[in-house]
Amino acid sequence: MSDAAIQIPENRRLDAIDRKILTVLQEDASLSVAEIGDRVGLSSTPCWKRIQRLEADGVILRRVALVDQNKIGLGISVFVSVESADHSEAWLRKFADAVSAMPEVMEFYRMAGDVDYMLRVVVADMQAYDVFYKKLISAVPLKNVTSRFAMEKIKSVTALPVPAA
Amino acid sequence: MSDAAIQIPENRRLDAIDRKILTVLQEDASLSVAEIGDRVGLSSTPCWKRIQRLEADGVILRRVALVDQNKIGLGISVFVSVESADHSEAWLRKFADAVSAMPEVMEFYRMAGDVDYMLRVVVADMQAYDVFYKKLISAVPLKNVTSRFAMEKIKSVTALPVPAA
DNA sequence: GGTGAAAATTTCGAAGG
DNA sequence: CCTTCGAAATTTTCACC
Repeated sequence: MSDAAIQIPENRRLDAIDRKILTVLQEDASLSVAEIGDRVGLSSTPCWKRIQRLEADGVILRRVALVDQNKIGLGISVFVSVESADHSEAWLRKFADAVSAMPEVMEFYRMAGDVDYMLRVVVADMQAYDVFYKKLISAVPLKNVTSRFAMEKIKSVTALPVPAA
Repeated sequence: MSDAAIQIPENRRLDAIDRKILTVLQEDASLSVAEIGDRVGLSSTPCWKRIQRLEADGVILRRVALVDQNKIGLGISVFVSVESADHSEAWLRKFADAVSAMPEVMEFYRMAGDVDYMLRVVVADMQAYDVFYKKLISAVPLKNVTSRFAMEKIKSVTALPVPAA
């Protein structure tokens, strides 16, 4: 069992080609391996192997389709700031589980500073937001909840800026 | 030229199968068309045609790979609230262009209420955040900028909850 | 709209430098 | 770690219901 302790390093060193592959795939994951290879200066087999490795190592988490929010009737984005009344471990777990299970919640972070949690929520309309809000405040006791509504989405990307080194 | 005015409706009506396809593809876009067809109760040709149509209509915007932020050394997420000093059209355009061009900015919304803009920013470390912050405040005049730092990412998804109808 | 099968591409892996 | 080559799988098109 001693070998079980040997772990893949949390941050595998990525070379310049891996970083290029990540940049390309974050923009367009529908390209063929050969096409990606061309763009990063590799033939298809080594390019394919690198992609497999990036997936196996969890650098690439998944491949997904991005959908236009407005075209499916989800017109409202809301940033919600939450201050908690209770800072116990049990409270946090209950809150985290309840909020994570809500499909309207796209992002959910525990914060430093004056605000304890930040959420980005997407809903169809104000009525749907009201339903969400009531669900949120009835899940666990909260001290303060502030909802800020987006008027215009100016930029929204999923592609992280891959650092040069 | 009269036909040029005929437009595809902004919100094409999506039936239950289209919605299922979107739900599946938002979770895993690496599935084969045949596999997606199985899950939504279609053989591969009609399933393929529907996917093509959803792409042509812009319901599906693109297919991308999602990358683990921490595995590429981007450890810090920051929510930035901005109040503007100037509400002219020219100021807005300059601000929108400058901020949109910054690769650290993942999301950027114009808001209703006390905060004028909300940004979600991703950087490697505090030094990188400082670089970003200076870039931001030097781009255009701002009245107030508040940075809130995330301690823990509890949930982050790209899959929108496709409404039942 | 849907079916089923053929044609065109792409993925994946073996053999080797 | 890369290259070439080929089998297997998948995507895409086509004729027909």
